[in-house]
Amino acid sequence: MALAVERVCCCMKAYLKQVLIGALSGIEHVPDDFEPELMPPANPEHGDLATNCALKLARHLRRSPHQIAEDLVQRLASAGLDKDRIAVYEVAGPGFINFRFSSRYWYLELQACLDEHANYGRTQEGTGKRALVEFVSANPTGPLTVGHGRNAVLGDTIANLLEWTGYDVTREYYFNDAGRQMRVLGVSVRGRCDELLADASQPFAREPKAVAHRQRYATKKLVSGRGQPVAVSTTFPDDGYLGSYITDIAQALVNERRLSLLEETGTEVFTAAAKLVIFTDIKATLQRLGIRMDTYFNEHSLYESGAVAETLEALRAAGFVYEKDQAQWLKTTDLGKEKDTVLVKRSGEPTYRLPDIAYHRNKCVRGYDVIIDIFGADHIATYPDVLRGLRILGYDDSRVEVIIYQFVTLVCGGEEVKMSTRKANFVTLDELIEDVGPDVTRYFFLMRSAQRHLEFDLDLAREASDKNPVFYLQYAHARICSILRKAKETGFVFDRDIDLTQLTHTAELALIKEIVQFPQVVARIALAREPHRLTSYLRGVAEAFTRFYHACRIIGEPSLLATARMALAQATRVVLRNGLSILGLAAPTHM
RNA sequence: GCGCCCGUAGCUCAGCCGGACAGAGCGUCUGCCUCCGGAGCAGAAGGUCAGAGGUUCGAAUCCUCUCGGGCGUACCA
Repeated sequence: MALAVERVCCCMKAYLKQVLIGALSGIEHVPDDFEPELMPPANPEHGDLATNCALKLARHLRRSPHQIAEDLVQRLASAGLDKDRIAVYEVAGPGFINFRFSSRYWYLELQACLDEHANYGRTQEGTGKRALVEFVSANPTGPLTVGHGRNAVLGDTIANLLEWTGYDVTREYYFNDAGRQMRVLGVSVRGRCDELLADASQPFAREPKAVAHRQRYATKKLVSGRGQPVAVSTTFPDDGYLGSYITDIAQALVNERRLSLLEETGTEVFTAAAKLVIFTDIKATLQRLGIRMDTYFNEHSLYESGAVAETLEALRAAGFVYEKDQAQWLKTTDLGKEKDTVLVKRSGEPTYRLPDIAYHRNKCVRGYDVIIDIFGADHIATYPDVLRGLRILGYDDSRVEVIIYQFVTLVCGGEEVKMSTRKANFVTLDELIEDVGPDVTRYFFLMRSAQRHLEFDLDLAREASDKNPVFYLQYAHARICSILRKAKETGFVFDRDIDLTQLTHTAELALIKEIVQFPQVVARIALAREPHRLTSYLRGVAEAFTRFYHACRIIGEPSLLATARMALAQATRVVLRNGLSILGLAAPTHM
């Protein structure tokens, strides 16, 4: 059935294209590679599809566009167009040829929507292909921030879109739980533990060890992200994490381990405790947004498997690695970069670029047809190195697509809130979800193009009212459900057979035309990886439905008409529900 | 300095592969509740598409330059 729908959807363009090619073949001086373009006119009064052939050919044929268009129309007329598909065609404006579909075509499309319901909008583009979407990928050094939220929602929705176009999709989270940041995290926890252990109000405060610790204990002042001075233990790192979650982790550790913590000479205990707590927290936050990862990929495994070393050697074998100042450099200047890039530091420790290349090599080896990375704008300069690395290693880097999204500005009461994990001046994603709910959170992150800065207006998001666009969509869905309930309650009897040709009202036709776009819209948006367009489209569907709702009653109309209208409402519900599900939003039956 | 992203209505933003008179939401103004959910509907006002050149039959869209904002430009991640 999916194939049948696909055929109906695309056949109109294909059909007209083929007819046009036929007509053009009889005209002299048409370039061999000329392809007729067909597009929906901006103004619906102009018809359903239009071609600009005549305008494009004017130069080649040295005739006016209007003349060419008239000629073409003549040829179409003598060739004879399928009346079941095309009702009207004519020359208009500067030389466009406009086509209007027959109503039969629209009813067929509508019927396809009803037949397919939960699968309506699925297409075959990616069938048999595998896609990997890597997103979030935040290291477990703190709770997810609002910035991570945009990444998470974008990645998950793009994954949904790929699934709707047939791909087998893997959602992957890449993380690093070793390295400097994690050490700093561990030492931060340790510093907070020292502070808590020195607290005279702790239950063990009178024990000799505690007293001795208290006597040794000293504080220093650091400055928080809000510019406030904070007193911390002298053992707390100067660039440590000041967030209150660190103290929470420390408190839990102190409750469990008490004074035995003082015997800990290393930081492993602290780091491990922090990692466990933070990762559990991150997963819970993603869960609240309906996001479930298929795989978590630990950077460390690339060291254990030897992949990092192998990658370095492979790059070296390709002649792109050299040593300078006791460091290993990648000759990126040979591939269009102004500087070479350090792969292994003088200390012998790789920079993050080497494992990144090894990781992407791993992705290529795993055999995905499409590899998508979702990165914040701060990574803009780093991914080209990864692509260069892959190219050197002989992999097809065109399979890798990097989606860069711009940062989120959180606006609250007209005031901008800057975010930084390190400085404890952030609004966590969890707090945001708590505040406005998961649906609003997802929708707001998705409503703007990824390449633009996103101003997240908390005041607007908090309003569960008409101002808030997410409710408009959900409301339309709930209302359709309500009509059906009402019909049942009042015992309204629908006909057994649905006669869609009953639908002739302007508002009905406008709604039909809107909803049957859905499969193409999803396919196009998936291909462009631009989920924000789906929010605009669904808004249009909800608007068209609301107009229909106000112009055309269902219950109480003659049975044949009421049945057809109810079917139209159901078709609208199908598109809203499927669209909302791609966006990861609930489709409530009541509100 | 160099690289990438952005500049469209008072505000926040859509605008497909270059097409016909530049769209939506919010805000403002005017109407509309005997009626399947008013979280709504109908309508109005509001534009030098940052600016200047160029390509084209045709430019918000493509190219060049200028101005303005953001992010990068590490032997940090």
